[in-house]
Amino acid sequence: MAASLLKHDVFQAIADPTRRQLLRLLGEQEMPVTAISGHFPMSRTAVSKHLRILADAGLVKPRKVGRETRYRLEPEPLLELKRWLSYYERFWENKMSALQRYVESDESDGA
Amino acid sequence: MAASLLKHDVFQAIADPTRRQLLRLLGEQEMPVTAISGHFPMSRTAVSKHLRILADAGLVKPRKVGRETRYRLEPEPLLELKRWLSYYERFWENKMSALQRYVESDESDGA
DNA sequence: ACTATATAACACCTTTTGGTTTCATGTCAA
DNA sequence: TTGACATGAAACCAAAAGGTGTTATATAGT
Repeated sequence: MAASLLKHDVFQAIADPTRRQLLRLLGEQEMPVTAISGHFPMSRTAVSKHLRILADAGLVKPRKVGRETRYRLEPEPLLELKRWLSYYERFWENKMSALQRYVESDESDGA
Repeated sequence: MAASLLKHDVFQAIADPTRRQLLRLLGEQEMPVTAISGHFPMSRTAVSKHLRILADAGLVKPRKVGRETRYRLEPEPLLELKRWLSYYERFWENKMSALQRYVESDESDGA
């Protein structure tokens, strides 16, 4: 189902603060472009282009309702980000365990 | 890229695939620039500029050892990414939310 | 059918990004 | 000191990103 022919990947899509705000907004509620652009200090066309990039990354999905096109959040691509991030969990887990080992060895040394 | 007065944030830093590879590499092992650039199909200077961006975001840290500058991964800033991502956990944890949004928007249609 | 609205598509401009080559500086080793 | 090596800095360039306004098209309401 998930097409891998995406022009923009999720990493690049969320790099822009405006697009992160868009995701936050569309997570709250499905909205058409005109209503969305009311929340941003830029033209509707600019917002539309950001939406296009998010759509290319699979992060939002349009739905036509009459003459409107409502956009909604599609959170699934964020799982790729989550998976990427999970690789680095061990680094701050290791730091934690290193501190724990230090404290524990200090205690066991005294004994 | 010439003048980067603003510090790069972690979102922008990880947007580039080369920089993600750099993080992966430096997670394995602390390395100097010349050794790093052997892993990439670009000039040493280009790698150095990517390292600069990662350093601005706090994701890598240089350590001078003689005439070398060894870079190592600094995973802490990734916690900001993890925190940002955690907001969206509810969307894939609560699969009903998509249906709820659909029903709510359908009602506002007056259909 | 006509008019107003929503939005996509197009053309264009400016800034940023990712890359290059060249040069300067600093460090190790004869 | 001389020379080789490691790195950063500067100048430059092509391409992409981010913005603008202006159409074009389809739909809603009258």
